[in-house]
Amino acid sequence: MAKKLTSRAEDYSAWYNEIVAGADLAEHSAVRGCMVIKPYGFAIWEKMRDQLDKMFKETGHQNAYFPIFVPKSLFEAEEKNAEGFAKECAVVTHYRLKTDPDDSTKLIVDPKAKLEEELIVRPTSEAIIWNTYRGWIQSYRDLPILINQWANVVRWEMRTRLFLRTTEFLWQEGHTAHATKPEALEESEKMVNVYSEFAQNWMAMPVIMGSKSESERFAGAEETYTIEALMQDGKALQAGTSHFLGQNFAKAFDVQYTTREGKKELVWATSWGVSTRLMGALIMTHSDDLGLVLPPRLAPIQVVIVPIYKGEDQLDKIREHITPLMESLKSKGVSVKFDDDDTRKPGWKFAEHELKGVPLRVAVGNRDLENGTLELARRDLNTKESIAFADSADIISVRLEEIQESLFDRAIEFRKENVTEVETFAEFKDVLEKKGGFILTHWDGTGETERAIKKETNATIRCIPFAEKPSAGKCVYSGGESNQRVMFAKAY
RNA sequence: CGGGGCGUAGCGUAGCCCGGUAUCGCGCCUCGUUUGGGACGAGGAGGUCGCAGGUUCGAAUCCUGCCGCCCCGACCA
Repeated sequence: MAKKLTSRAEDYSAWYNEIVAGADLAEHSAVRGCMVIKPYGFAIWEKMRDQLDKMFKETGHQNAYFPIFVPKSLFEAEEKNAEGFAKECAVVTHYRLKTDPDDSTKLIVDPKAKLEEELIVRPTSEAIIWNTYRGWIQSYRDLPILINQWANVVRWEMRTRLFLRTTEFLWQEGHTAHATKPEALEESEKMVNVYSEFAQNWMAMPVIMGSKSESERFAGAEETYTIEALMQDGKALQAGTSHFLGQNFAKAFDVQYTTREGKKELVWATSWGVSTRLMGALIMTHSDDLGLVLPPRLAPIQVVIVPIYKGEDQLDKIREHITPLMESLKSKGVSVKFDDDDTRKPGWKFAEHELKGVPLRVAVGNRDLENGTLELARRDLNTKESIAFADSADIISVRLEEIQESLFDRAIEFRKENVTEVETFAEFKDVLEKKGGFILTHWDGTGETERAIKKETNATIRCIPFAEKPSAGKCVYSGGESNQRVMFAKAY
């Protein structure tokens, strides 16, 4: 029988780690807090990246690339942003090593090679980008600037977890410059909608869109929009953010443009990003105790065909038999793998592809050749059916669509069950402790209340949901006036 | 940075208290039999016991120092 993963109920974080390792997504590296993303994990990230990239281009953005290093003087220019990230910055102070005079097998930092100005390894790129934009923008004719970059960033975290929080991670960061405030606001709203659409349609992951409270806002932003997802253990995961930066960076970097009327105005900015953290979100949204479960739209392999045979002759016969099916699937855009590895047995392959989350598995053996059938197994439901070979290409593409939808439906059903409205703080604590999930409740809008609740319960305001209708009520903690419910949860 | 734990073959481990040159499982290699849910048998390879000192005839084991990793907390996407 299959080697068992630790179950989610038994130890959720052990389960998560075992999936990441078992499905061959990533592993720890020799560098503390930094991971190696393995080919299968990277293939999933590439699928996400390609789709997001397409969506960014469709909304008018272009890719560019800015340096990984930010001179300290630039970094500190926008004060709030600098302060917000200061505690987690890696800093380059020297540019040369030399042989250790006391031990010729060792290298030491050459004290003569001290940089006059330290370089910050970017935790985010606003500073270097806005310093560059100053040179690009003179006139209203130069606006808007709609740029995205795919890059790595470094945030020196105290504790790390594969994909969810690593010292170095991959992401995209959009940085746009606009002539007017409404235009910049519209951009930041547009991009959080792009994220939401991507999460729901591609990752099959329901998200709640909303604004961040002041304390949870991006350092240097006037407004932060977020998509928040609910993981199977009842914790929230911030999956993407889009910031309206006002004129803060334009002020800090003196980026002005001349209007049609010949007046000088400061430029309005946005930035927005999603990271390899989405991999963690994907894992924790759909996977089960047998392993990874992938939505077909992001699965590197959508269908795996496992031949069951004795001897080369039978394998050849099966290969010949399924070739037209493979071709037909490929022509429909389905990615299919014929797993003819002779060094593994079918049972081993079944378990392996389950662990790796391949959405559909076809098994084909002598029996099927005789009967004109195939065995089709669905990873999301862990069910098997026997289908007619003649219809198999059509059935397979239908099943892939069904899986994509049913994963989303299942996730949204789970979320529905785990959003609770509460009126009192006793209830708040009770739900948080016994049930978890998202809690919708009234809040007086003050940072003090927010901090007090966090201190007592560990829960934070994940967002003020866009979809939440205004409603008069009393703050769950202070009893103060509130005109809208906000969403609390314990978060990753 | 506080509090706890751990470093022994690619991975997971036993041995450590009570010193005598390292156990078991998985994986790997070869051959054969197998192949519809992680096959079986036989044979085989693989180890500076985290690093550096010390004690001792002799150290994975005892002592000292150092390094690294994991877990729990504070920080965070």
